[in-house]
Amino acid sequence: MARKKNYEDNDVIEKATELFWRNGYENTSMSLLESTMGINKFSIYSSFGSKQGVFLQSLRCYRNKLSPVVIKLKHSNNGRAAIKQYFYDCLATYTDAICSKGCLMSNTRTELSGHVNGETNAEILNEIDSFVQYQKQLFIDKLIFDGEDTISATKKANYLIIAKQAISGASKVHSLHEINDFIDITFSSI
Amino acid sequence: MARKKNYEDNDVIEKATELFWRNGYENTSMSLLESTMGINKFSIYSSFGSKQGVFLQSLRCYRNKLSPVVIKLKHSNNGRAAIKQYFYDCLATYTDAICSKGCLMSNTRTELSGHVNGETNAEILNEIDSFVQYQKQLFIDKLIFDGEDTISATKKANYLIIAKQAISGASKVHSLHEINDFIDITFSSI
DNA sequence: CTTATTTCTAACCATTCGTTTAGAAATAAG
DNA sequence: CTTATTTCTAAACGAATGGTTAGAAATAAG
Repeated sequence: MARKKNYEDNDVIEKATELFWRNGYENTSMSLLESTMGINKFSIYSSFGSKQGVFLQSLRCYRNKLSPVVIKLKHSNNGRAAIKQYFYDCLATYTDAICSKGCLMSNTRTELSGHVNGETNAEILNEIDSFVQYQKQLFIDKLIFDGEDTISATKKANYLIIAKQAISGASKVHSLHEINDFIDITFSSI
Repeated sequence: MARKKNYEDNDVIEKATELFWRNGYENTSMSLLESTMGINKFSIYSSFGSKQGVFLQSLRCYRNKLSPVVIKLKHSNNGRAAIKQYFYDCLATYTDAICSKGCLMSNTRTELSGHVNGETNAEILNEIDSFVQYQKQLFIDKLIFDGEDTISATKKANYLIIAKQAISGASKVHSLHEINDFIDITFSSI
């Protein structure tokens, strides 16, 4: 018995995700969110509570975008080769027509870690950490699948987690040629 | 024929450097600079012109802090081993009593690249790029010293530049144990 | 001591930030 | 049509941002 919303939460979060991805968390203002999402502040706050609320939804939207690539890795029938392909698949998602935006989760982790207001952003960082941990376990499984023992698989997974984060950062600064050099040598050593 | 300043530029820049290093560029406000540098805004602006001016001086201060480690690499009598030692030396500078701050230049590059106001920060990014380029050439020289040919030395230098940036980022998020795994495997492949 | 010049303090500037709110517009239920 | 409820517009909130400025305090030169 009231007026109806004239927008879908999923639609506007999709646009917010793209914006956060391109600009980062702090550098995305509520006014910019207003114009990009196409709804005004009242609607944003009544639907998502706060800027952080919008961002948390955007993080989930980003995980959905990524999930086909993750599932492809999970269901693959080889180890190292599948992980290397996963690196290339992720790199492809980082880059759009205009420029490379890196990985939203890696970007956010480097942006927010080290900020003093740790309590405020704890929920965001937990969400990201859980994905990183999931990814690491996937790497371990695949390396064990390739015949590695648990100890060396874990050590190599630590290496790969950091290498993958490096690709996100490097994609925004270095040429594709340099990044391909990086991926090549990364997988020549494990 | 006038009053004398009661502070040394070098002294206050030293404090500003520490602050920028810990907090990042955007997250360091002029008020915070005031209290940390121990002089007020008027003095800051009359000595350094702008917030960006303070930061540029801080970048040079940071390069000075780093220079013994760089010189040690430059004058070393071996190749790969010296680069690996350089990685450990740099990692040591990233960490103080409280926490790991990463590399000020890497931090700044990831913070400012991707921001739309590219023109404003161009001077800062140029300063950083020049150091990265210098570092890359040093890596190439050391690899050639170790008997590598120019082409493969360049490819491996691309790899090392990205790996070193990764260490800066990882030092703020990952455990020392994970980072040691990363450095170990990084140098096992080149 | 007087004067010219510089550094200091402290208040102030416009702008932007994330967030809130009063009231108009819309709509389903009675 | 009336009424209760929700969504909308648009203005405003206090706090914080980078940057400026008027005038007092200090000091070297004459």
